[in-house]
Amino acid sequence: MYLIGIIEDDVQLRKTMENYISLQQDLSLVFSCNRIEKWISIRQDAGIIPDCILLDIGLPGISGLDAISIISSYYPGVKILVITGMEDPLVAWQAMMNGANGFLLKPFRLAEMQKQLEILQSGGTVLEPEIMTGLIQTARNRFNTAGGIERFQEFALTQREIQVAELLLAGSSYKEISTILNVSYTTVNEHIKNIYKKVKVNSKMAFINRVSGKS
Amino acid sequence: MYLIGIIEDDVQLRKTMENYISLQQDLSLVFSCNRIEKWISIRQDAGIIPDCILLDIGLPGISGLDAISIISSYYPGVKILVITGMEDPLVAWQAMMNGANGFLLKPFRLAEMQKQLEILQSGGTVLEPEIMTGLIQTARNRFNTAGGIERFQEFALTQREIQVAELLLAGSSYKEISTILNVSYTTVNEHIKNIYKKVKVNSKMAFINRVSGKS
DNA sequence: TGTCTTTTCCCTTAAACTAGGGATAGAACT
DNA sequence: AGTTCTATCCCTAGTTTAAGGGAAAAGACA
Repeated sequence: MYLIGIIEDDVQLRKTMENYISLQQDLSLVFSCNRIEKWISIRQDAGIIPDCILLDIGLPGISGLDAISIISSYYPGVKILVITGMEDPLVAWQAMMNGANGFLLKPFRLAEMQKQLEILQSGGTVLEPEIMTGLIQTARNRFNTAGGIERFQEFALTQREIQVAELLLAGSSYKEISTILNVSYTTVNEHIKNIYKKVKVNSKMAFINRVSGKS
Repeated sequence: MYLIGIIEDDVQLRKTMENYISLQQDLSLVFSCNRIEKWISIRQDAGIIPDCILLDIGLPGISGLDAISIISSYYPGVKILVITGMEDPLVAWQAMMNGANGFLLKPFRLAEMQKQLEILQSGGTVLEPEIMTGLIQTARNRFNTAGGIERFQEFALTQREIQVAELLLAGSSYKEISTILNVSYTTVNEHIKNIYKKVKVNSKMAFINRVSGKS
């Protein structure tokens, strides 16, 4: 019997998956909620740990990528099958590095879901060819450059933005950066706003995790 | 028409593959030899560049992994389908990073080979579940900052403090950590105060740099 | 019993960060 | 001449972090 948990905010999709799983002989639904935070509180009471979690990373609250980190650091044995609408290679890479074990690209057929679950159950990993290609490409880029100035190239930052980003990552505060670059605090703030927009994050931690690929 | 090249030292296997490819309507064999060095000299005369090379990395002479580098740096567009008897995750990782696009584990069926060729032709990448799992694991090891629990050992953090430190480094805010650990915000604040005292830092950035800069 | 450690909780203040709005000026390209 | 990009600046509001104070329960240990 394979124990499944669902974290998905789309009610329709969640119900559909719940239904499907409850109809399968070898699958058992142990929880189903719309937010990672919900599961975190549930788990403390019930103490039920699934074998696999179907996790939508487009959901509100804690970022999906962080959710993966949290789940996999707490329960290293739990397989995480990520449900996502976008096919961003960078997101896929981050997700896999954070501990994801597979992807379901929305919209997907329930048969696909079952197939992925079977593969995970047997300990394997299978990804869609397109995701796989992007993943390998990202890995090659990271592996071969690994922390030069080109590390921001993929985000098309301007020269000034790269300077700011480097200082920020080095641990400088906005105020320190403004002193170093001899500009005002608000200018630094402005550059960082633009950097975050380009890199698609909304906090320093998310930025760090995005550019350095950690857990 | 998909142009194929073969570099394989096992005569029997090579003949088998040659035969199979010549029977396929949409495949065309442009060369077949037993060593990478042979192809290097052939290519200078003939100038024929295949779309895909079937490369045995267990062959003598130039190491198989180097052969991949050589081929992919000379002809970046050429797909490399690696034929190998062993299933070493590290070798698989090196091969992929050097530019390989897929694997055929010996012994394999010709139908598998054709399937791989089709996938490569369409630009995708598909790996065996076992190889895939090993590859992802290797990638995580390489890219995750020395991430064990023992990474905080030198600072003599308590169990709870380690939990908090990990979540903090994973990008969680104090509030999120409090939700996850099911304690109050002030408790998280308290733990972090103590962590910073032990680690002798006074900001999150300094903490990140301290624990990821070493070990 | 008294002390120490760990874990939990509260209040408060200051600093730092995030993000929205709007603005000006030079360079470059159409 | 108009648009777009880059870089600079300001104001404001809300959130998050950092660090000081104090307190209390549970367990280990001498």
